[in-house]
Amino acid sequence: MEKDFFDQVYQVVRLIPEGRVTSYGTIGKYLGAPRSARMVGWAMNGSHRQDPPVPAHRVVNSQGLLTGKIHFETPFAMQERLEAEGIEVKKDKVVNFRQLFWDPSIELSLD
DNA sequence: ACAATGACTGAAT
DNA sequence: AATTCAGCCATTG
Repeated sequence: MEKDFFDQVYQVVRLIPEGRVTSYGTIGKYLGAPRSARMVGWAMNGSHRQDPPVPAHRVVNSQGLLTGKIHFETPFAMQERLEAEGIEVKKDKVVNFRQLFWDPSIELSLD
């Protein structure tokens, strides 16, 4: 079972600063799989059992919707964690998503 | 091997 | 801005 791709996804997600969010497609694109956004989400399915904690709650879809909250311990745990980091969540979607958006291909390049 | 599924995305309506 | 449609791709039945 190769999980190289998974590990890369987990690492990128762990690089997301608090109070910031990113999308599955962005991560996939950063890893060279811009058309495999679904695979990224599928990879996140096993993120909860990783020894190093993976802030999956900082990963949302391109619309800023908390589509993956249902896979958390509880459907509302994701929103609570985001709010705990200062991120406003309204009706399952991140407020000011565009401002809070974190793009590794940009943020990591600026040093 | 075929069909269905999904933590998605972008375009069209 | 919200909803729908079609495309994508690895996993699973």
